[in-house]
Amino acid sequence: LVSINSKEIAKIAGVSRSTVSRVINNYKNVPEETKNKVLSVVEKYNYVPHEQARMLAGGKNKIIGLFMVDRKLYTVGKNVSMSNYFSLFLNRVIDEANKYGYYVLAYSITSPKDYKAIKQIFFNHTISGGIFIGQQYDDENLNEIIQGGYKVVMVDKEIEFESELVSKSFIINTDNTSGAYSAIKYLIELGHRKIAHISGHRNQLSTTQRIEGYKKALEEAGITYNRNLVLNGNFIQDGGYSATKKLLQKETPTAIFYANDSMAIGGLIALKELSIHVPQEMSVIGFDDIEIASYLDPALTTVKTGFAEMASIAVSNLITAIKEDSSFSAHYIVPAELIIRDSCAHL
Amino acid sequence: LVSINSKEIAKIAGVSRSTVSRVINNYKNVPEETKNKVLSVVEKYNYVPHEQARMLAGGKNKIIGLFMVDRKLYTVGKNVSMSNYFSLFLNRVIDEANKYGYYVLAYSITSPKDYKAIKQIFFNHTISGGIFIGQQYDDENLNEIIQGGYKVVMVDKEIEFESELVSKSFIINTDNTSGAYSAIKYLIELGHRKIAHISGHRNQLSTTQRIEGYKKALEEAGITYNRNLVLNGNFIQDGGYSATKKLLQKETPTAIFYANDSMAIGGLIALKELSIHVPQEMSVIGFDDIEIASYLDPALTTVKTGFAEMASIAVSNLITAIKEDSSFSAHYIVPAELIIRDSCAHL
DNA sequence: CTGAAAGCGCTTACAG
DNA sequence: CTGAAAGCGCTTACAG
Repeated sequence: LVSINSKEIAKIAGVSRSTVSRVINNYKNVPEETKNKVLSVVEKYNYVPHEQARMLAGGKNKIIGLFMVDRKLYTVGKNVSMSNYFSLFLNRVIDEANKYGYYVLAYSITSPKDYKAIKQIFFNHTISGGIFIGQQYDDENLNEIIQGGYKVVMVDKEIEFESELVSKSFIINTDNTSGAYSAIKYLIELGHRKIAHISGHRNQLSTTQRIEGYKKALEEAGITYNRNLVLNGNFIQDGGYSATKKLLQKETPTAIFYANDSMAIGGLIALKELSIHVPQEMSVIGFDDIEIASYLDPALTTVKTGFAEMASIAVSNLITAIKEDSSFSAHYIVPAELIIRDSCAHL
Repeated sequence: LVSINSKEIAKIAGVSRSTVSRVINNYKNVPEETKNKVLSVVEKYNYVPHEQARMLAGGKNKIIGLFMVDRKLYTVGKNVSMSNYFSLFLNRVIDEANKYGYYVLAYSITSPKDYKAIKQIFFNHTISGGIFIGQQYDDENLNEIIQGGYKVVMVDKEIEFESELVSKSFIINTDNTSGAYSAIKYLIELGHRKIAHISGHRNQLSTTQRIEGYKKALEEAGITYNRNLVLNGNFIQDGGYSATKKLLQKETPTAIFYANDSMAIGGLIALKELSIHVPQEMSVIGFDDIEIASYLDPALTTVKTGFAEMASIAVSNLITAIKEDSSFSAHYIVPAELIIRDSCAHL
């Protein structure tokens, strides 16, 4: 596992290491002849410059981190399976990063302790920037990363304009409010007036904004907001299942809007157990448009988040900021789109 | 973005850089007092050693690569979505690597050209080892990586005992043969005798082994192998869809065994279009047990590959080999398990 | 256009 | 137990 170095290449090619370096790095003022001479030796000996050495000598690190909060999908009464909620996002991040010649270090956050390790890999120069998705709260270590001048993109993060951190980072959100609004408006157009909502985690931006959109649509239609029709969920299947059961013990909505598809799946299972037919007796809408949504029975009407687009924006802006070492502060909102399938019916 | 270095820490703590290094690296012969003195300065100034410098000075790289061949899932007549086939595997690889203090560089192979870039990141020391999954053929660059002494794990790769490469790498496979065998045996027990098979890519190990298992079960039951009942597929949904349509133009099987779940999903769509009821008029079995399988209507009976277990084995062996710089050659077969759901019926 | 030299931030024999 | 020095493999002003 010992590879040839630039010193050897220089000797064989009959030039100095400086010249080898200049050829490798495509400097302008190297005559064709010298260039070809060096390149042929490089080729012959399969020489690849040592990345760590290059970085020490002033080069840029070409790795960005993708930090995904692990959202477990507990399959009710069956096995526990890992979430693939972010797989679309991950794939896009990889593709986009590769375009720029960058690589992606994928990390799954399973406990608050992980932030310490993450801080380490920023500070020890393993990565030159990172994207965080699925955060539920502010973490002191993450703050230190941003304060330290490292480039960070956050997806689904509240904008607090007074905060100094916000002015130093890049934030991308789905348009949760208008997404929820369009879902509820659609239900109202179908004749529903008693519409329940199972929400996400309390301390997450997407949760509050989806509730906001829900309220806004009701208000516009002159429907009084009924607190008893809104229950707390947790973005996983189990939560959707139990919240649905709890809801229907006391209330009789004709439609339920779940804050994400995983909970809607749990809800569909609960409804089946209660022999309530979807969509004839209950209309159901989710949020996210995860891959499973279109395979459900009935196929789930849902709100599609612009995950793929968010990934592209995140990566291109992050890498540009890293390359130019430019200041880095912006806020994008990506549209959400209602996807109508078969889980809602006219009242 | 300028961080403090060991020289400064040494000066402030009133020791030499050597001592700082010894403390950081937990050398034995450092008295408590010196240790605490240094550590308090380290703490105070938030000092984190420069990883690239450590590696240049002889340290080990703590990143492994995970290279996944991108298997696109074309949703018949709908949008094209990225595959999340490997998301379970990826998650496990990350978790397992983190346990050892390692990180995962995730890479999606979308074209044969990608192997050149992959070779670069091995040779330039960006990663110290890698796991390949979903390979369809041997690649010259990959061979060079293995010949170069780099540690590589391959999942779903044929063992050719005469090959020198095989003796230098680590191979993990699902027990495809017995998995397919148990699926067909189950169908035969339900009374089926005319069982079709839609296979995977021709040049992939899992394809040939699954066909083998299919044949073996038929043979054991005294059913003559009928070449017309076996059609080539490609592991994606579209292929399952069109192979099913093609198959049923000429043949009248009572059961179809698909080489993976994605193709089975395509098959279910084709059968629905042909108004053939599953499982009453046609029994269907898949392979893989992807997350969607249990959400289909009817829930898909399938063969579960030991993906999670393969990931653990791959990572722990890879990292051990990297750490000990030991020779690295083995062959694991992980059992596959028939998961009975609702897509098969008695004849 | 090109080479000698300094420097990136560590670790680790070596000497004491 | 600890420091001075060499070295890891590059890049990049500097000088010519």
